[in-house]
Amino acid sequence: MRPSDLQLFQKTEIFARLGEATAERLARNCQVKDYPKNTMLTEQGETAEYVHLILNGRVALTAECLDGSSTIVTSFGDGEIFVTAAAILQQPYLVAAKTISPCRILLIPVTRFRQALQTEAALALLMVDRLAHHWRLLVGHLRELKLHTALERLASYLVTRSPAARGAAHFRLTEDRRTIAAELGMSAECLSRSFQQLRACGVRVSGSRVHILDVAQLKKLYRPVVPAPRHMANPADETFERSPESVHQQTH
Amino acid sequence: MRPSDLQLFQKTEIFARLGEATAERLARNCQVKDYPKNTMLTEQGETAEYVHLILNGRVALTAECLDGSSTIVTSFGDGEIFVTAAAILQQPYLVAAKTISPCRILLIPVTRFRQALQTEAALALLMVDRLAHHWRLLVGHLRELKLHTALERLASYLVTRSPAARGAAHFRLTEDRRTIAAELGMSAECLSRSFQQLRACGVRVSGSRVHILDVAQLKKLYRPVVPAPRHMANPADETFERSPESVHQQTH
DNA sequence: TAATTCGGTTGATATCGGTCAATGCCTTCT
DNA sequence: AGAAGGCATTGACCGATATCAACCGAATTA
Repeated sequence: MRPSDLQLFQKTEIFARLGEATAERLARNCQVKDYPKNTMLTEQGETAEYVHLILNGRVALTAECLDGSSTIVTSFGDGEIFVTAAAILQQPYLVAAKTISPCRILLIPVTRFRQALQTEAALALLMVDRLAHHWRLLVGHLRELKLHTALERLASYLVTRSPAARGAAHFRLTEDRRTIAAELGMSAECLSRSFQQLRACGVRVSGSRVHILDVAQLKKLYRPVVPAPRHMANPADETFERSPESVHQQTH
Repeated sequence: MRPSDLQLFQKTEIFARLGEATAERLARNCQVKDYPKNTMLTEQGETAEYVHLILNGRVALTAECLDGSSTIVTSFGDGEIFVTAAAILQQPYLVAAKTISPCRILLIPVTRFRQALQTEAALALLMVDRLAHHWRLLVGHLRELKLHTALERLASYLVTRSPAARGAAHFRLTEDRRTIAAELGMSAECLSRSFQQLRACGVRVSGSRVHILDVAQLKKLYRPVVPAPRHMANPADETFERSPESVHQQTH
């Protein structure tokens, strides 16, 4: 672990929420490895050996079929940990992990991770938070896939990547077409055609460069879900009363 | 909370893992409600008010679109808790929850749940476990949807519901066609046609009764993913060393 | 410079699955 | 029993997207 790695590590949410001492101990002596783009990090069906913390780069979780076809289930970027579910449950990976950019990754041995989960309340709470986020990520993907057309999914993708929320925006795509297509659940050809269709909505692409004339217009196309119209006040604020005998608890 | 409710509650995983005292305190004075089939429990965009524990029945999380179309993202059955992610993150629901059978549900106020999460390590660990499971559930759904045809998804659905893993099997479907179709991400018509196609594979359906001549044959059709061919031994069993100063940790 | 390769685009065609409408079947109500 | 409503099925049709093949342009190599 080089000084630059430590610096990256310290910027992560995991570090901030665990506190320096615990985070340091979790990462102590861990391997840090560089991987070129398109490297398989783990294979479907393998047992989890490490929890991966992305110091730098982007990793996709890919599902594969017996017939060779594969698709991207979701992807993670800087500062994120994966595939924690398999590590937590000690079950074989449901999906493979593949780098979709050059990556630098911190490898935390599963046994250590699982042990820390038991003893460090902060880590358990952090994982609850992360897993809740990851859950919502997948819920979002499922909704997109089931409810929106390829064109709409691309529009959504561009909007989320756009630096500006309204008006004009220009930015660069970080992934190649095939990867974007796989993430959005369509073929590369369909992606290309969708880009063409979006020209009518003021979207210009050339290579990795994207220029959007009006982000708000794109959003309209995308038909986003209803954004929290009504909010009910919390009626019963019954709290959880902690009692002394809760320390010795019988399990089952 | 009636005696029969307590009995149901005591059979749940949450009760077993929390221990009697903590579980009892979490559920104390909570409302328990009956809902008929097809009741909306929560709406998309609302702020979480209760964590729902299903004592009995089945609940689907449905995503809706501005144009009125909707689909089932996933569903939960007896003993499961939802929609914990929104409660944990204190963010509006991404999906709505609807009963797809008559349900009896225990309602735990969010504030109490969140408080217990902080103070009860067992609950945090339980949630980590549950969320990890739920994550894998969604990963499975995404894989199905992206990689398999409607016919294959139905085959998979039948196989998972079949009491026998090989040979002949007969059982009953617990949900109506429209619900099954929504869960599998297809129209009711497509589901009906898929059932017809499966006759060629030795599947007979009549109302809710299903008779499968050979479950193994259905599995072949479904082209399941590679089932953990290689298993690597855990090389580094570096453990997490707990040190005394880890108690006072600085958060950010 | 020519050849090659690779990623991306474009076109033609096929297929899967959705929609709409009609029908059938089962249940319930009168 | 007859009528009515709800759910499932079936058929006709269509649209979205995949697939296959050809082509293009930029970068790389001979």
